[in-house]
Amino acid sequence: MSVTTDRLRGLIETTEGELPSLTVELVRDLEVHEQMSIAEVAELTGLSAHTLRYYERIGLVEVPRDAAGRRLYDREAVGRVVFITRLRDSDMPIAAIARYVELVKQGPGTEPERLALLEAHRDDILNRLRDLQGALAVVDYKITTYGGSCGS
Amino acid sequence: MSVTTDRLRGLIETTEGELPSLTVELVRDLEVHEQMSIAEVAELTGLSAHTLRYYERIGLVEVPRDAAGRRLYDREAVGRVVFITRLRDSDMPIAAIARYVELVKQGPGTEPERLALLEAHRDDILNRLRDLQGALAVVDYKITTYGGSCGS
DNA sequence: GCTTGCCTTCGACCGCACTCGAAGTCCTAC
DNA sequence: GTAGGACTTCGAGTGCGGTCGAAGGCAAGC
Repeated sequence: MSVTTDRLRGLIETTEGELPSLTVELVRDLEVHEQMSIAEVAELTGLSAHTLRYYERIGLVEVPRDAAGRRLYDREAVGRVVFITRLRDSDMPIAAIARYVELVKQGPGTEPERLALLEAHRDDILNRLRDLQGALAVVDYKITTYGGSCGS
Repeated sequence: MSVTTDRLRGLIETTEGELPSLTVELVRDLEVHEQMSIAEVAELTGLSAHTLRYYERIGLVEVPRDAAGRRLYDREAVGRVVFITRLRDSDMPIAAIARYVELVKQGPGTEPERLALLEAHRDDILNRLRDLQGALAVVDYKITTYGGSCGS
């Protein structure tokens, strides 16, 4: 589905059976340099440079600049982008991600709300999984019994 | 997630272990009368009347009318709508659904393409499932180890 | 010193899937 | 016969998440 996920999936699968995969680990495994250009981060994440600028514009990441004003993603910024990508891949709305990031910015004391946000999202994912499994059953049935009207 | 799925989920779960659930069975189990008004179909599927008209407008369903020109959904139309809803719940794009419906309209001979369409969509669903499971692992990890920055 | 090419900002635009509003029609109940 | 409510068509508007283009800056290589 998403390019990012395709790129990261292998890494996840290699750690299966161990702890659930961790963005930080993924970032460590992928080649993250201390300073990355927007093109490199785009290449790394599968997002377009446009999208990366967009994420910054709406406040999801803060990205340091070089002397000439060009973006130089540091390890933290890259980690953030990868994390956001993960959440987007699971259809978390940008607004919710923005809220989460906002809470992180506000610092300690906001953990309960952050946790609540993640738990709500976790429920969304579980529902989505069930939806998809249901739909998969229908499509599979259609495929295996293929005769093919479309109201049946 | 979707209202329709919420309503139908129970029915699916009751048939677990048997054959994969079938739209036609769902339709039989839900109370489908021979003639239903748009309001009744909306109530049944969880779609809005607006959305039902929209689906018809773009050619996804043909709906009979009564003498006064009002929509009177018959069993076939209702089945079609439920099937479409299932596909939409799994994020199949309207355009692909429209293509499928088009093939059904064209009648016999189009089965191979229909099948290919369904199989492609099946692959999409499987990828989506993997994406979601990956994202779930990340979110779960975040929740269980909760300390909370967002690049980690 | 000039071309090449990636970078910058900014605002406008796009595609998807609805969603809504206006204006009018038709049946039912009073 | 008239008020109410659910229906009709049509076209326009909305929200989301990007996506793009224009106009210009800066550094490296020729």
